[in-house]
Amino acid sequence: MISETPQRRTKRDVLAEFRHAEILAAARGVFAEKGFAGASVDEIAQAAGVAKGTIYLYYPSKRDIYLAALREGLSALAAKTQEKVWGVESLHDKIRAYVETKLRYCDEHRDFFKIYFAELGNMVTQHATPDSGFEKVFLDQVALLEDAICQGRSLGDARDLPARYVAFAIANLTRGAVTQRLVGWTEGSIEREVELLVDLAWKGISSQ
Amino acid sequence: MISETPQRRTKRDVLAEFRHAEILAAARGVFAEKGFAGASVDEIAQAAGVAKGTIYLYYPSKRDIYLAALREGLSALAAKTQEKVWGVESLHDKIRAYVETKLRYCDEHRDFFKIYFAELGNMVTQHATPDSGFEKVFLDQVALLEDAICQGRSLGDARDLPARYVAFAIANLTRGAVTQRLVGWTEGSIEREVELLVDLAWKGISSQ
DNA sequence: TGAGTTACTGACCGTTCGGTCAGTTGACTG
DNA sequence: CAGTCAACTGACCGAACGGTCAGTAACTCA
Repeated sequence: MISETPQRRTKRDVLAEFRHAEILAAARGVFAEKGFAGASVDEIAQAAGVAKGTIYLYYPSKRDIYLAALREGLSALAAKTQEKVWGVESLHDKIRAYVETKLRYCDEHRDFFKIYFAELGNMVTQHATPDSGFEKVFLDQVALLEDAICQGRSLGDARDLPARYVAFAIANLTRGAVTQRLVGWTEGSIEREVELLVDLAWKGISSQ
Repeated sequence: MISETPQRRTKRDVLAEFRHAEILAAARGVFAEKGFAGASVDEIAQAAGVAKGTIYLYYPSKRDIYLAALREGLSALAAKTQEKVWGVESLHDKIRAYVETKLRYCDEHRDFFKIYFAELGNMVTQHATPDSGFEKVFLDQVALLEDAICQGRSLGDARDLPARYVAFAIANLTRGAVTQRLVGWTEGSIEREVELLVDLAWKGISSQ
């Protein structure tokens, strides 16, 4: 503890940050294409334009790269979703905001979503990469909807169904739609898809 | 072609069939717990109570065991679903049959479903175990619903939404519900869950 | 009983791959 | 220009694992 902690980021910090981002971007691409098991660190290094050793200067293990990629995208998505959902008033708009945010984000971050959904699928077998706080983020998203529904119900917008259950239903509907897009089973515009999904969900839950 | 082909199964056939089944059952358990990549052939052999070499007397590769387990469960599930859906008349009943069959089957064949859903998730990254005919089976299930909806619509039961799209929605709703059960996020009875799901879907699509 | 046959075994092989570290590069300093 | 040091490299290591096959056990039948 000799000198003051520097206020400005040093050149070193900038470089480190750059490398972290660079490696993460490369990793996302490789993981999205081959899955966690199928991807090799050599491949990621090559994609990032560095030697394998360099990778390990910035991340302690392959798994950590994976988790970092997952977490980064996940928190961005969660933040954006929350912002959009909280930014509107009615339950109907909140549901639309939820669905639309996911679908748009999926279009812009296909690689991340591929990793995300593959991991969601594997949660069933290996009990979700332990400790990643992964399930929590997912459940938080559902809770977001759940709150909106409770609120909407108290205003007489929604009929009396278990809120958590309905929230899951909407989340599942959305997840399915996004998956279909990733696999290429959907071709229509996002706008139309949002319209259809929200309409369906709304008919299902509104108090007529 | 000297002798007549024997009508009765030889002792040998019985043994082979027994071993196949035994290995497949063991493999299902291991794959369900660890996923394809995480499972080792040694482990499967141990679970089946045979040596590793024996495994290769009955299946040519690890991947083939996996596919066999997948296919077996898949065709049984598809057959059962079709039977139930075709066994009732109205669209409402057909939807209930679809949902109920999946949920019940999931309860009775958890290991299979874990593999199945993990694979569904990985379809997004590795383009579905090539050639497994995997996507086809899934899409056939959706087509089952699609047909029912078209039919129901012509009878005035359902409002005018793209049938394929609605079919996907119901499939997604169901898949989500099953996943939740597998992960342990649902505790209610199957009956109640079927009720809720069908009700929701029905409200969403019926022509009031 | 023993010769022949079939089912099974598990040590072994080759490869892949995550992770390491001794060595190289090149920027900066005095 | 010599010396220092942090960033980077890639050959290397060891473990894990899919798959093989020479050898053994067990069963059949004369």
